[in-house]
Amino acid sequence: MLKQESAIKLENQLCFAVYACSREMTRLYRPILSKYNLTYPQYLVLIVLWEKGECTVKDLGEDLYLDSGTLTPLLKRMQEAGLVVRTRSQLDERQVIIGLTEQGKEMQHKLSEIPSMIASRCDLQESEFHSLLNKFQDLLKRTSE
Amino acid sequence: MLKQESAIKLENQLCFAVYACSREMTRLYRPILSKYNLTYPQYLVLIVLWEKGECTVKDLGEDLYLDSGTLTPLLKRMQEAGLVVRTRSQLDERQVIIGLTEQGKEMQHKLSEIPSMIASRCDLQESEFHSLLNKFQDLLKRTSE
DNA sequence: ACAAATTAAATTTTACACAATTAAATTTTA
DNA sequence: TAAAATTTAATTGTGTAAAATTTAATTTGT
Repeated sequence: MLKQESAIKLENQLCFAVYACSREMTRLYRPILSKYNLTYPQYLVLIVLWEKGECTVKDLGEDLYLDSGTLTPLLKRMQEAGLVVRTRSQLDERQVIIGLTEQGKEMQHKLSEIPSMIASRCDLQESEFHSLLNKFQDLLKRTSE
Repeated sequence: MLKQESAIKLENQLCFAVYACSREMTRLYRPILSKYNLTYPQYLVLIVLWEKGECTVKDLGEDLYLDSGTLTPLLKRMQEAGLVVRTRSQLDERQVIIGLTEQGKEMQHKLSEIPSMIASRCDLQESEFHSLLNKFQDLLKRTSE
């Protein structure tokens, strides 16, 4: 392991870099997403739903590492905006199924320009992309057990 | 640049990984910091102040990538907890100088065990640490111009 | 079958995070 | 040097985050 003092600096720098990176990333998305009245977490919900069709609040929470205290009000706002529908499951009435409206589905190709806009903004090549993604996914695995 | 479809997936995965990583990181700190009644951003404020002695709200904001809307209430809470003092500069009364109390200074060695606890929790070796840090700092530079 | 345990979502509370606005003080410039 | 521009914090409003509690429904063990 590292010596005590250099460990303190390095470790703080690493955790801070991740923290600041995350906020800079969402700051990058904000002006683009605000044209569609979306926030970054709401955009992530759409991405999951485009992939899965529909799922429960719990499923969404597991995919996005978010709990119901965050998701419930967020999903209600998305319902008010006409993007999703929230219906209680017939089979298990504790579950709330989140599905896309037509408008929510249409967003998929309206928003298809976004990834390339962000990628060019970061000036990342394919190889760097993969390398970064591996690093982050590895760290994510380590930190979330 | 990447083909449109694979770009969408990759890019979403990268941004999502950054976002989830950041929350998992602070989740790692939370149980440790809560023993000292600190949050992760408050801990970062202490780290900056231990290094700098004292500085303005603006300085803190530049170091931490946070604005006054976040820092003002956060610093007021830290003042109430007896960790910092907020005094308006005599030279330029627009500026508020943030300094450490004795209690705030004492926290430095009380909290010195934290970095190694986190490092071992992530199971990172020194070389990995440096590699990760480089990647993230590079990405941070790209995204924040 | 039915009480106990578990599960799922909602609610409540506290604390960031940030855009936009406001207010006050300092600098610049005509 | 006085008006205009800039700078610095504070305030306001909206939207996450997440722990803790509550409520309701399902599952399990006897």
